[in-house]
Amino acid sequence: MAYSNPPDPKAYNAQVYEIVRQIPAGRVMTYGQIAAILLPPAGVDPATYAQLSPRWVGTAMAQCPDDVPWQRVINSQGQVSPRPGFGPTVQRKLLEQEGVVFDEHERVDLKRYGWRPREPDEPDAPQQPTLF
DNA sequence: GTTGTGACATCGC
DNA sequence: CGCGATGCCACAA
Repeated sequence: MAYSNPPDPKAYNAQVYEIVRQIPAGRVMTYGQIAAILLPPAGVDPATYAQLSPRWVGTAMAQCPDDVPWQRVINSQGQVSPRPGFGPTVQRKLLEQEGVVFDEHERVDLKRYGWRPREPDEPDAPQQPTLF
């Protein structure tokens, strides 16, 4: 396979962590969503960024800082990605503890729990997922 | 210096 | 709906 890295992985990671920190408990965000929110670094082709940014986010999350709720970041399929050494069950458990419900396929309803940061255009009444 | 390996998303069949 | 291929590079052993 092949991975790529942003010009400034550190800065990019910092932005990713910032976004992840803004995710409230009981909500989940996808890598692609985060990647889409973050602006592509200068000198990077938008098309290339579109394809590679998700991996950059994944790589950034792989660093797993202690102050970042990595558990609330899942893939676009609404499923938790298996982390080496921890097992997917742990993440599911953590999310369930926050009120996130998994279906039979171990997937999360992004329509309900998928959260996006308050955009300037949108009022701060994102969604009211019926917890419980 | 070479080899292998990395929390993803999207399109096509 | 599931599986496979493609996008691209840096770091560690």
